[in-house]
Amino acid sequence: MATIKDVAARAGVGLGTASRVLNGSAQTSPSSRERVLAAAAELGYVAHGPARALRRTRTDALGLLVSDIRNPFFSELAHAAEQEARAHGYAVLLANANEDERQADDVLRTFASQRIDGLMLSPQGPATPQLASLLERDVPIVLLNRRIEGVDLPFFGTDNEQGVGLVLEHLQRRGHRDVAYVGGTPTMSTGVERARTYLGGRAAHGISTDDAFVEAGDFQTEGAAAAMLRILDRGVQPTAVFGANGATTVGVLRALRERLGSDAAAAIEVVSFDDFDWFAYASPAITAVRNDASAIGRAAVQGVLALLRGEPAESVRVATTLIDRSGR
Amino acid sequence: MATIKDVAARAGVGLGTASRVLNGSAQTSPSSRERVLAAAAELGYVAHGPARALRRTRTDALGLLVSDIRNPFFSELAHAAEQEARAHGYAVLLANANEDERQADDVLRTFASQRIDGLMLSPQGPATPQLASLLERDVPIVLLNRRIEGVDLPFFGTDNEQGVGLVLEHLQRRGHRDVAYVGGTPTMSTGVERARTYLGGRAAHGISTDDAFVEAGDFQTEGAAAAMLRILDRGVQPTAVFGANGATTVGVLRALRERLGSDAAAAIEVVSFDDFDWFAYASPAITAVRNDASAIGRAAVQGVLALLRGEPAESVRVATTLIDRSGR
DNA sequence: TCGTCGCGTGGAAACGTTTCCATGACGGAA
DNA sequence: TTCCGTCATGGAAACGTTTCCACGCGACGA
Repeated sequence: MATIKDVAARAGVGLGTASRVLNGSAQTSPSSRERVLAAAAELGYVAHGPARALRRTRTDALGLLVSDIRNPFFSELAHAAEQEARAHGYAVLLANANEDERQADDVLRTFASQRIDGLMLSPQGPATPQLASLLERDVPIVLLNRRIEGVDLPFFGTDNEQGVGLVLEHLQRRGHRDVAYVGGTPTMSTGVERARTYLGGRAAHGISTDDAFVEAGDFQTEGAAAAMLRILDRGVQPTAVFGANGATTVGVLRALRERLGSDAAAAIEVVSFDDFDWFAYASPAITAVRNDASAIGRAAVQGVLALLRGEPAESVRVATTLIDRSGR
Repeated sequence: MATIKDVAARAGVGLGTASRVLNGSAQTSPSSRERVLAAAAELGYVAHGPARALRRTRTDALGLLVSDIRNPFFSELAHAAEQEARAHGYAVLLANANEDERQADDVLRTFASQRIDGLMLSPQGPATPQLASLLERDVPIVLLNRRIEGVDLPFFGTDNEQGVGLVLEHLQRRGHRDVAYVGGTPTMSTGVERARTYLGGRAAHGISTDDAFVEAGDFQTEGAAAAMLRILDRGVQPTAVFGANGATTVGVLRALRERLGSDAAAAIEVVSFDDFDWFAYASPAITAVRNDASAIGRAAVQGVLALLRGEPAESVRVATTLIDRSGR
C-alpha cells in the first residue's frame, strides 16, 4: 500500500512538497507538481483517510440518523442529502434507529467515535445521553422533521400547518362533512401539529367536529389500521378519511378494504399527508399532500454546513403541495 | 476533548494499562481496571476512531454501494445489512451511484480512502478503475444482484430462474396466452437472465411466442412505460403483462392507464418481478414475485465477514415466493 | 555590492491510538 | 537464601498524514 512517503521518494521531492501538491494547499513549482502527480498516479496512491482525519481534526463526514431508511420519505431525503453533501466534498454516514431509542444512542456513540463533523438527526424521542454529549462538544446538529422537547436546534421539516390547511380546503371544496381522521403518535411534534391544525380547522371548513370520527394511531401501518377499525366499529359513516402520514394512509386503506370490501371502500375518498407515486394507481383515489423530502434533505445539509462555517443556520419549513386525484 | 492520556492520568495508571483496560485485550488488575473505567466515564471519554483505525490498520466499517437507495429493494437490503453488520460490530457506509458509472467510481475512491474493511457492491456496469484498484489491494468484495463480466466474485442475489418459473406457472394456471413482456436493461445480468428464462419458457407454458408482445425497457419507470406503449401501438391485445422489475411494473401501469383508460386497464392482469406492499391496493390486481431483499442483505454481510476471516464465501441465490393477488 | 524580500522546499513535530518490549514485584521451588 | 517464572505495568515506537519552522536561493531596490 503506497504512502505519501513513497510518492515523495518516487517524485524525488520532500514529504512536505508532496503533501502540498496533493492538497493544492500552497505554492509549489510546476516541475515538482508535475512529478508528484505522476508518481501518485503510477503508484495508485490513495490518501489514508483516517490518518488525514487524525491530523486535521476533521473528517469531512456528516452523520445522518433516520428512524427507518425503508420509509420512502427518509430514503428520498437521504438520497438528496448525500448528493448535496457530495457536491460540497462531504460524505454522509447513514444509520437507522428503527424507532428505537437505545439503538439511536448506540449509533450516536459510533458517530461520536468516528468524529463526524456534523449531524442530521430525526429524533426518536427526548434527548439521549449521547446526544447531550455531542451537544457538549459543539458538534453542529440539525433536526429533521421532528423536534426535541427542551432542545433548541435548527429544524428542517415539513410545514405541517400549511399542509393540513391544503387538506382542509380540499375537503371543503369536495363538500365532505363526515370526515374520519386517523392521527399520528400523540407524543411526536409532527403528530401534535397535524392533529391540532386539523381538529381546530374543522369547524371553519364545514367539517363535523364529532370526535367519534377521530382516533390516534402511531404513524405505522398496523396501528393506523387498528385505529381506522375502531372508528368504523362505532357505526359512523365517513365519506372521506384523512391519514396523518403515508404509513397511516396505507393502514387506512387496509382497514377500509377489510371491513367494507373493495367496492364500498372505493366510494370513500382518502386523503393522505405524504404522497407516494403509486397513489395514482390505487383504488379508492387518493389525494395527497406532497412532502418535498429532497428539499428538506438538501436544506438540512446546507444548514449543517453553515453551522460548520460558524454561521447561524435558519430553520426551514418546506411548503407542501396538494396532489388532487379526486377527479377521476 | 478527553484523550486516553487524560484517562490514564486521571486513573493514575500508564498509557498502556488504560488502553488494555478499555479494549479488554490483556490481563489487568481489578484495581486498575476499575479506576480506568471510572475515569473514562467521568471524562466522557470516547475513543478517537480515526486514530484507532490508523494504528490497527482496520476500520470495522463495510461499504455498501447501491444504485439508488430510493429503490425499495435496496432500502430494505440496506436496512437488513446495517442491522446484521451492527450485530457483528461493524458499521456500514452507504452510498448511491444513481445508476451512474462515474459517480460509482467516485464513491469507490472515497471508500478506498476511508480504508473500509470490505465492500458490498451492486455494480452499475463493467469493472471500473477504482474497483480494479480495490481488488488489487485484496479488499473483500461481494456483488449484489448483478454480476460483472469477467470478474469472479461471490454473488448474493435473487434466483431469477426460479422466480420467472413461478411467473410462468402462474400465467399458465390462469390460462393466459397473449402475454406482453416488458423487460429490463439488456446489458445487465439480471435483465438477461429474466428475459432468457421467460422467453425460453413461454412455449412450454402455453404462452404465445409472438415477439410482438416483447419489448426491452431499462428497469426504470419511464423507459418501461415507453416500451409498453410501443407494444400496445402494434395493435396486439394482451390479457396479461409481465414487468421485469418493480419500477418496470409501475411504468406498465402508467402506460396501460394512459392508453386504455383505467377501466379497460383494470381488466388486464399485471404480474411483477419484485413485490411492493401497495400492490395489494392497486387496480388492476398485481401478482408479484417477492424478492427477499433482507435475506440478501444479511447473507451479503455474512459473506464479506467470512472473507475477512479468510474463509471462502459461497454465493447465495435467494429463492422468491409468489404473491398471488389475481383472485380478487 | 549588499541587504532584503519572497518563494519553494525539506524535515521535524504532532495528532490519538495500539502494541511491543523491558522492568519490577512477587511467589514458589530448590 | 537464591533463582526462575508469571504477571501487571509503564512507556517508547509506530501507524500516515498535515503543518509549522527554518533554510537556501534568486531577484530586486538602494
